[in-house]
Amino acid sequence: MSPRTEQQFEDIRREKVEHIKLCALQLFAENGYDTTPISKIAKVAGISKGLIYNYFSSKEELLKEILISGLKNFISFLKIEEIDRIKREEIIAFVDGNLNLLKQNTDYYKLYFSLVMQPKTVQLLENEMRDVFGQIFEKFIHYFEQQGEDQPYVKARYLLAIFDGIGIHYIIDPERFPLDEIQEILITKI
Amino acid sequence: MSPRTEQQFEDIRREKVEHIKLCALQLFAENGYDTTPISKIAKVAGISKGLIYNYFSSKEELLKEILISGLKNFISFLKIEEIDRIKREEIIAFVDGNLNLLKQNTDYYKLYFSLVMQPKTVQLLENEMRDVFGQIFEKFIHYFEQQGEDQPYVKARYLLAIFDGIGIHYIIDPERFPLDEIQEILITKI
Amino acid sequence: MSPRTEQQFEDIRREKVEHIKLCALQLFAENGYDTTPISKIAKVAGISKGLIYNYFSSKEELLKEILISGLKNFISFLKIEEIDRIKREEIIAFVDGNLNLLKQNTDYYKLYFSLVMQPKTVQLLENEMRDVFGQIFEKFIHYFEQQGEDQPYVKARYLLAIFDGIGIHYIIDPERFPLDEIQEILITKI
Amino acid sequence: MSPRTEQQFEDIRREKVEHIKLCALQLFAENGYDTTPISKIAKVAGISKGLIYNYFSSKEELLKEILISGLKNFISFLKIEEIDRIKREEIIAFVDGNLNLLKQNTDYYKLYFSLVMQPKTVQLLENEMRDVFGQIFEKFIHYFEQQGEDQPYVKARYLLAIFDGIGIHYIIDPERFPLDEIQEILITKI
DNA sequence: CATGAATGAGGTTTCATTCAT
DNA sequence: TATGAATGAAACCTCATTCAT
Repeated sequence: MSPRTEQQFEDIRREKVEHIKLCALQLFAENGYDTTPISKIAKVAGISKGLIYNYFSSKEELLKEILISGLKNFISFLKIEEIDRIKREEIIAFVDGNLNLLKQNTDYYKLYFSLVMQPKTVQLLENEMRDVFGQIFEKFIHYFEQQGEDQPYVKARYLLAIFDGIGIHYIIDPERFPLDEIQEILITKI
Repeated sequence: MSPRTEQQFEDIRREKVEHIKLCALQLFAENGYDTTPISKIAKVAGISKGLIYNYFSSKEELLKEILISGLKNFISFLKIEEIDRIKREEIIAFVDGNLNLLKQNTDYYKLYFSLVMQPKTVQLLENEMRDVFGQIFEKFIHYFEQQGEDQPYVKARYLLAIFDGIGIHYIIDPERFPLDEIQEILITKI
Repeated sequence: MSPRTEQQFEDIRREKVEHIKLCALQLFAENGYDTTPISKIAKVAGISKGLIYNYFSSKEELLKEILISGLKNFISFLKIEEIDRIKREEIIAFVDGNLNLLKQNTDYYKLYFSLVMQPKTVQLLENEMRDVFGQIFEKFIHYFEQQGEDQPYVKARYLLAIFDGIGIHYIIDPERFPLDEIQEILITKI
Repeated sequence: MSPRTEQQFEDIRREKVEHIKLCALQLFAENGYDTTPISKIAKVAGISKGLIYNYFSSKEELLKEILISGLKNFISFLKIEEIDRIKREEIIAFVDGNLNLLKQNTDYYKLYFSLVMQPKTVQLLENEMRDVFGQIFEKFIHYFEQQGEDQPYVKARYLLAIFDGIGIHYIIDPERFPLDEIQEILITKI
């Protein structure tokens, strides 16, 4: 048996990291971060408690990595960087994307919303969140300016608030919340 | 120096209960329920840990009472029971009331939003919440029906979602969130 | 049963603190700081693990308090503050005191010697130790200056080193180490 | 490109063993045995954790080998076996050697002193230490007997204690401790 | 009614050691 | 020979809750 190559080790690491993050995300979303012990994550992931600490220096670090991954996914999925001419179609695509993401990544949003109110989380992600939401926010403002709205700042804030309102309500009651219909209304209004 | 009457005792008791609840609410809102120890509540309230257990059978019970008080306050402040003719003015009054409450009771909303995603909380308040929001929801539906909207259910859902979106964003950044301007927009739309 | 008075609480605290410190000192001295678990201290002290954390914020804090108590005891027993004229009798009294203390407080010295080499300990007690040993050291220098020695600094360093050498050897083998005879030799030389 | 001879393998092995021991010694001396994880030794040595266990059956075994090597070095450097006529020059050479060794092997002494108080260490090295120090001790006694001292046993004990006192103080503060001057004083006294 | 000492279950984290590759 | 993933025991520490006073 020849020793494993560096590549093999890296593969193992990456897979395990993803697996742990996924299990943890589900549990955090379902039961809350503080009320989910590491031991439970380990059990669900089918590994030992100790191994988690091979990959994440602490429970908080694990949380942070999950949240940051979610943000990155958000950015790449919505192609936020690429929206530069801020046309109507792009905004609509963004709205669509946002709500589609909500359907696909319910767990992430659940975690996100349950933590976003706590100062600890905000500190944890301060820079990352400022970056992402700052960008989106500016694009919305520009869009409303272009549209000739009189209070572009207010409108942008309002629209972002509506997104989160929809997000929360969908997450609380995904079965019955009429996401598709509301999506249409929202797009119509824009 | 006559011994206190039963009424006086009752008053003292009620005052103390309210005091504890208020302190606990602030701490829960600021640091989260799970990360706020009873000992800290006791310290802030200026009493001993043990005494809290004279008034509340457990930490969870304390949380529950806080949440229910908040709901009751919500109900009475918005006079939900009395809205029966569901006229436009009443809906507007409701919207105004709701956002005013948000400004006054920021702590409560902070706690509420940080917990509302967790199944434990939902269980805790299942009945109470169904009552309150069920009522509001029905009234909204009726209102939109009256207005001749084609999807009153969807619209009602949407409006409630918007409320919570505004709530969350105001709570996260109360200094800069343009609550008053958005309030106007919202009323205009209705 | 009337509630306990503040005085009673304070008495309990002081007693428990002393009891825990004593038990911990013995165990630390016997088995080393790092290899003595809190659980063992609790067992020996006849209390629960948790209670130790009522009185000491961490294991390291407990260690620190033990070491500082030892230093304070050292200071008061040897009346270091009062030695100001630095006469021969006083130095002799100091030597005697020092070695007597060694006999009585073997555990403390054991702990002290086993930790004094580790940077962590030095950091923990930096200020306290500088104070105490700085004073002693200066008095020794003055004494040797008075005696007309040509290298008072070197002599003072040497004497302190000898103390510690004797200390260590006595501690390692208290049964057979001829402390009394060496004490006499030391005094004769001074 | 001929395959390595057994001798070459042996050399490689010995070199690696020495390398690991050296790294471990430095870390143990700096941070303490118990607070130095194997993983850190591996990292500093530039090898994997697992490989350490190819050369040493356990962490304790590694410690033991380090300590025994130190003792052997001590013996061979001071040529303890060869001191048989116990003349004054030999004792002086021993004193000189001892203090020179201290300057060169500070790390070893640091480790040695930090562990020598703990029963575990004493057990680990019981036989070896008895041999070495027993021999030295006897020679000192003989020397003092030869010199006509009235308490040769006490004097020998005293001298050994002084060595260790000097050692400790030098280790704690190698920059300022006047080792050379004290060396002279010591030799003068003998 | 009021206190805080006391408990004990359970949480996070560390790390010596093993082992598949 | 060499790697580091993986384990599991055991460490430190927290805190809701109880209870004697």
